Amino acid sequence: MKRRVTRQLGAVYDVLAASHDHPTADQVFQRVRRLLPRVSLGTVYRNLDKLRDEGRLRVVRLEGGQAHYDAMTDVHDHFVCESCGAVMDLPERSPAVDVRPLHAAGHRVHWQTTALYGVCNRCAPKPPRRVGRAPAVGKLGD
Amino acid sequence: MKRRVTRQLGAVYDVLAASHDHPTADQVFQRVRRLLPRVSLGTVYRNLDKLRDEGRLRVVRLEGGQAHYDAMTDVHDHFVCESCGAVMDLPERSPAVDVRPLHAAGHRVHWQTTALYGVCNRCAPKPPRRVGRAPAVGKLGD
DNA sequence: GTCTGTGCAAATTTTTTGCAATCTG
DNA sequence: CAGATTGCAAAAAATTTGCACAGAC
Repeated sequence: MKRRVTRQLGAVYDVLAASHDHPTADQVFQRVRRLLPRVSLGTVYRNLDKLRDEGRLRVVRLEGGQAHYDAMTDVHDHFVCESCGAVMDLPERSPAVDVRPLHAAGHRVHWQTTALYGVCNRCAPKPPRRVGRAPAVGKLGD
Repeated sequence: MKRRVTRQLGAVYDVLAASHDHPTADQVFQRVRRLLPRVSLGTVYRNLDKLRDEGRLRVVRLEGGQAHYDAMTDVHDHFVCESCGAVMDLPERSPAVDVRPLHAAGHRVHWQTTALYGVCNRCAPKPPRRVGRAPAVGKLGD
């Protein structure tokens, strides 16, 4: 099972590394398509899986039906708007959990991530409803 | 839009409240079925959505393709095995994040949850691989 | 009665997979 | 060349929805 560096794999990673909005598989597909118009969605999924297995990206599952992918440049935490589904990175890491009891039980902890849920400033006036399909996404500041 | 307390809604909630293993929608469906053999999966989904909108349960999305549901008796954090996909509750809450910067930006934070990722004691000897479909699930101790 | 909620089945959406053809090392 | 990887399309998995009927208030 030797791994080869194909154009498709590189493009998937490049797109992901250049994206700061936690794209879904389909969004990655759309973006990779701009570089390689003939790629298939299946290939994007396969490469996302591969990158995950290699530890080069993280899968973040949030409410709303689809998985979101994060290039693993650094691990960060998220704020998720329960109204529009927007996902924002938190500027600082959440405090580390005490993993000694887990280690004592024989479990190995590799990383941790925290998600805060609430209503973003854009949705604040409106009552929170269900998570939508194509939410606005951006950095914390916006 | 008045809410009615139907047998199905009650059963979905009861099943959830009695489950400590973060069942998927389909698992909830199977269990509700034992009480109400004629319920449909669609109804289970509709009631899960309703309970979520009412804030009576939480949707926890983890790797592996399906959403997991938690009755909202208390919010807790999770340890997820990247090898077998098992999900365990942590006995103690992770430290709270400082939400003041978020509040200052106009966002409202309702709750937070932390997930630790690693390899559980059962999988420890084996090298971590992809998340499976029907993982073992249990309490931290097992 | 009035309407919300249900069952059923079909439709969508999201992810995975088989296979011949293609490209990397 | 060998064989891992791809594109395409079909399959599987997960979730949502339309509609006529049942059941809660």
